[in-house]
Amino acid sequence: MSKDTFYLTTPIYYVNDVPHIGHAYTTVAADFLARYHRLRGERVHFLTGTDEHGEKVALAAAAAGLEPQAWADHVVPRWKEVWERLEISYDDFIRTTEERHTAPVQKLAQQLYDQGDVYLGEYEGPYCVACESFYQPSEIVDGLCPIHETPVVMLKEHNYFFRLSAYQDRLIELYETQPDFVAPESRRNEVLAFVRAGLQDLSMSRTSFGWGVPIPWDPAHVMYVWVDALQNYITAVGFGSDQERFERTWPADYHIIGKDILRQHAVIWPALLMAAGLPLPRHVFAHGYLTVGGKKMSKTNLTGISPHTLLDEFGSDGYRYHFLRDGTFGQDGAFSYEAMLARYNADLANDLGNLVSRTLAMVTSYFDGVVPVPGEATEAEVLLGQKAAEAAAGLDRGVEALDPAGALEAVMSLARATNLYINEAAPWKLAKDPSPEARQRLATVLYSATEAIRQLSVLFSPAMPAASRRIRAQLGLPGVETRPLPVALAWGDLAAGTKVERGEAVFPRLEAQG
RNA sequence: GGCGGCGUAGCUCAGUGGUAGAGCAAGCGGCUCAUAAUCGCUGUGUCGGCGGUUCGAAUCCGCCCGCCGCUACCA
Repeated sequence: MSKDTFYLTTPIYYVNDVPHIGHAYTTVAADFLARYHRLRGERVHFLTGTDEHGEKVALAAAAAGLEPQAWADHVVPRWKEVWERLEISYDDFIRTTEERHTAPVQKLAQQLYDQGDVYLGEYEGPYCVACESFYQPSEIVDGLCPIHETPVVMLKEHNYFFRLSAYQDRLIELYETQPDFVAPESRRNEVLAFVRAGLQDLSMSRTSFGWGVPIPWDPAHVMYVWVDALQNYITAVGFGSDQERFERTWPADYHIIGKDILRQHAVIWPALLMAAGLPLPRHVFAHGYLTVGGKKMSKTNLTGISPHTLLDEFGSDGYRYHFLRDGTFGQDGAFSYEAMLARYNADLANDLGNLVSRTLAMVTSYFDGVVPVPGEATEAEVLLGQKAAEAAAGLDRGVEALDPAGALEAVMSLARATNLYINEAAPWKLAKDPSPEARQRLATVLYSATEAIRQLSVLFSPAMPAASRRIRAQLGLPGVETRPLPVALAWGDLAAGTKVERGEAVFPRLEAQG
């Protein structure tokens, strides 16, 4: 069996925290890509999940008076709940405490140990007793812990090390021969500079706490959480358990990540795979941070905004549209409520929602709610059809370039073109003209406008699945287009005689709530 | 300190050698089917500063100013 599946992943999220809009940003973007590829008729596997090992989870659990596993069980539903509200269409949700993950992880570790890629070494560094953790020498200020401002001690710990340094040349070769392995380009440059500066071996086990995957040949050690976590991308698709499934899915086409975890994905992960003798992912794409007031969003800055708050006001579509449409995916982008509200009203309520509303109002009052049989197309209809084709091409290009904003701008331009088409054809004037010619023309205009809306419902379905369903319901169409993209967009596919049902506004205008 | 990036209309940004662009916001006009909506028109910019290369630079080079990222295990 060879690879036949488009496979993309989000990071697995660390369960010491509940989701904020930064996590949701990554996940929404990945979902947009997954839905687009499904719409193209591709077999898609979209993976997300949770990372549940490590010291911080143990600490968070202890603070809550729970065992780590119980804590994780308690937090995971908080994540799934947000993904459900956001219409995240993941095909699988992996938790790193699952047997299907830990068993293959141990097996691979044993393989690396047996073949000499792992050795027992000694780690020495500044250690804060109060924190119970090691620091980097650069983090220590005047010999004091940066958090407790108390003296640190030099402590030694025996750890197992992964021979990361041995893969330095092969990693550099990877970045050079496959320039888009890491994207955007600025991130690739960072990674390349980092690796060229020289790699140290990676300490991959801990003995100071016990919440992790045990090292199989020395159970006093647990695995460093990143070495465990990264492997979710292969264990979730059958590595070590279902070889046929693994081969048809792996390697991943895209790992979508935030820029904070670039090194793990662009350096450690490919090195581990090289050691394991497995194929490498095709692309690692690191997007930027959302910033609030010019600062990285975080709980400590009190800038961590709950997705629920925004979902209550904007719904899944308003939420998804804003984060996909505003900003450049690879760069940091400023989040602001005002910008989100402005975008919602300008694009979704005014341009798109009102287009549906005005068109169906006319079909309802002029043709009793039945899509009329169109007459001969004029130049205006030909032009509108061209605009639809351009929107589809723009969507393709935007996805290909990992530029959701460009993709959605292209699609929205069809809504604007349709509004313009209606204004120029002025069906409300035609309706007042009793001649058969005018009636025929009116039918053509309203058919064409309705067909354009049908196309918009398809083109917007990856970004705004719920809105797409609402629009299609009003058009009297099935909620989901099941035919693949080129076919579904044949101009004139909408059947005359279809009964439309003008309903509630698809996107009601919103007033600022502060 | 080293390496890298950014600084373009009020706002968010696109634009890598050839007369400065989009969307939003603002002003004016049209239309009335529609969610005070839609459509058209309008302006605006020393393209961070200084110097250089070039017939010609926002776009290439140098210096300066400002902001940011990376400089290893913090999942």
